[in-house]
Amino acid sequence: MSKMKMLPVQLSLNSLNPGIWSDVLWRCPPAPSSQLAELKTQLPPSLPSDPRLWSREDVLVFLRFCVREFDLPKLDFDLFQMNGKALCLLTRADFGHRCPGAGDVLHNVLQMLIIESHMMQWHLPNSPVTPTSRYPLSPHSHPPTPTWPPLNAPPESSPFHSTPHGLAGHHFMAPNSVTLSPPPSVDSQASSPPQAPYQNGGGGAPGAGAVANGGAGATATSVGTTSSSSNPTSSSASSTGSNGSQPNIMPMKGVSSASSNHSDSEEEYSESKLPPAPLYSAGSPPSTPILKDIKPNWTQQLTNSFVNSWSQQQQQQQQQQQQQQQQQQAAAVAAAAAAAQAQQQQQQMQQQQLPQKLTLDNTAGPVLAPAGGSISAPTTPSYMYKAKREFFPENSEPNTNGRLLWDFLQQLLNDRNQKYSDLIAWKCRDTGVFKIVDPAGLAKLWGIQKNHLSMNYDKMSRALRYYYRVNILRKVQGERHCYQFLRNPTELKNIKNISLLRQSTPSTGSGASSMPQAPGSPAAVQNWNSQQQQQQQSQQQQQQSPQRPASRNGPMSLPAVAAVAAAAAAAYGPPPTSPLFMHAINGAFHYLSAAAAGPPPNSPALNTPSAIGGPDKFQFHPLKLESNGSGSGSESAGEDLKPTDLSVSSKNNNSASNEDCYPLIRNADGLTTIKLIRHNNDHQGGAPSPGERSPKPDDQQSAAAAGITSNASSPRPMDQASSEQALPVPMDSDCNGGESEDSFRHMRQ
DNA sequence: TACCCGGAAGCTAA
DNA sequence: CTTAGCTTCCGGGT
Repeated sequence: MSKMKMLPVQLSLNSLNPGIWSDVLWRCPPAPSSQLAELKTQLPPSLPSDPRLWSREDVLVFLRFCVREFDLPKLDFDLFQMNGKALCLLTRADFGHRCPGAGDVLHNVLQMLIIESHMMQWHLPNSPVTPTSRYPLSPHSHPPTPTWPPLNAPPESSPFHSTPHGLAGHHFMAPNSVTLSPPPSVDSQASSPPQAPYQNGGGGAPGAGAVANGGAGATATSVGTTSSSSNPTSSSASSTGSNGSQPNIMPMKGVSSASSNHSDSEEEYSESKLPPAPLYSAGSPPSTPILKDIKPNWTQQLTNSFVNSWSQQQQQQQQQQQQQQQQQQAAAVAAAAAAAQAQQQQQQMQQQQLPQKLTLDNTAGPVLAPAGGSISAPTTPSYMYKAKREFFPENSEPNTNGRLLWDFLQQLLNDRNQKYSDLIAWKCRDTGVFKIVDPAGLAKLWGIQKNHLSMNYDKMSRALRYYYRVNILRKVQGERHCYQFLRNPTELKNIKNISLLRQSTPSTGSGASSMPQAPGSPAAVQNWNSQQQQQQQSQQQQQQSPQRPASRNGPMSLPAVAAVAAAAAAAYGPPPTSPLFMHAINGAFHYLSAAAAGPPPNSPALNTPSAIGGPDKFQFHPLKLESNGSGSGSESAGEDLKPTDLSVSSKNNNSASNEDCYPLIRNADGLTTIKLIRHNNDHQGGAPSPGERSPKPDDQQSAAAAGITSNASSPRPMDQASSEQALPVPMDSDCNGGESEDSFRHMRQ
């Protein structure tokens, strides 16, 4: 990831191909002005929407319009004797030279129009856009984030139950909208992936978006309608289709819309050569003869293409871009043709629906207003410009880009817009407890991310279990699909090799400095919270940064994945697994539409408390230990949050004994906390050898010997000693309150 | 039946 | 070539 190159914000757009432009613009959006918002509508009708198509006269018309509209100083029109294409190649500096007093304005306005035209191209057959393009070029760049509450999920919306309202907005990005949603999280930190429309989709997606469209109109609402309809696919539905083979075909509604959004991708899309391997041979419904041939591979193809294009762009950047453009366009045309049919209808719908508002407004502000609307995101340019600096964070944490499962989950969970709330959501963010709402859907998305299309929950869960060994995750006993992060993303990112975690026992500080503190420790919890907050902030920044394109199988950024899905859908029709697909699409749109600036939407499925209480505010409550474990077997505790054995320990012979246990504990109030349980005999040496991948059979025996029950439910007994050591964990208000808590609450006796 | 666990082998990218 | 991080299978338990 560090490999990615970042384009200087100011870089001239000339050489950039459209896709790049989008990125650049996205990063460096023109100043938002209300005027711009209306710009489009006020432009002389005779002007082609795509500035590149302007004739000399059109250029002059445009200039005059700008002068008039923005009260710009008089321009020397002779300096603009060029057609639209040439005009588009002018850099900000070029504009500045030609018209010192108005160069920036002209440049910005033009960029807006370019972006808009790109967006619109999505709808057009010949201009497939790669979503990736819109992602920031720099991997680490972080959009300046306003300080919004980290988790803030607005209390109002409940993630899981949130209504679909925002659908439309999420789903479709208004072509006009300038606001490109932040790139998918580059890092886990950047976790805001695109919203999945599907949630909203009416269906029952639980978390649907909390995003209120209300916001600037941004929302692209337009299409939204469709999407919503589409979606009825509830998450559950998606789950059913677990594997790609499913023939279920979703209406493209959402999809098409999605496709529309991507503007840039044409080139990229074209660039990549479509790999032959069909992903969903059977299932995919061919809508068109052409599609038929192509469909099977769509995902992969798209993925690859996007990825490739993206990477190329970043690497080659300006120099080769023009060439690429041409090539890509050519390719795009072909690709577009296939998609054309599917898209046409939707395009129409979208266009009709797209309110003019959408057009430029977005630039000004976050596209999607938080449901609560309470959060103020930096809207404009200033915001965007600020981000510039952040594009080159050298010190930034390692960027995993969601390539790692934990990071992927983090990204989804931390999505500001709760776009993935129907797939996965926090139950208690402060303690890292989350629930996989739609296992099949999540697995599917993960599969797309990793290019393992046969991924299913069973496989993914195996990967999750793998994390038990390294204390990254643990299962929340008694609740299906519920897991808990034992280490926060920051920690994880700083750990070069996760395998090392196996050795590191959280308990004593002795662990390598690099090692994070014990997961369950209060400190860890605090970190969890604080880091979560930081992540969110950083996420915004990162969103703008491009990720390193994945290599063939490389994972794509979430947004990219979503974009791919969306693009694929647009082009080929719904993939076999519609729900997921829809989800991805929605997400893609979301990204596109989501204002980078937008504050976190609040739909917090599981609201994070931290926001409420204050991030760093911790309250310690007396804990009531649940008995689980070894002896006490009291099942009374119920299924609730029993401490789960950190598998790690159990596997390693002695290690088990050595390691600390961080079971979840509910206090009398039903608060969930994590307790650090340390085994008496922990000795450092016990750590398993790092290299040891596969636990030995005898592990369990040894574990048992250590007094650990092999039983998953309570690996480590919580003995008195442990109880004594139990550390209170900060409680988040969220954990207590809010729906998120419900699950916990109902569990309590 | 679905979920969950974890061993074992294999794959891929770095 | 080695290693990390899964992925894929699988048998078994709840």
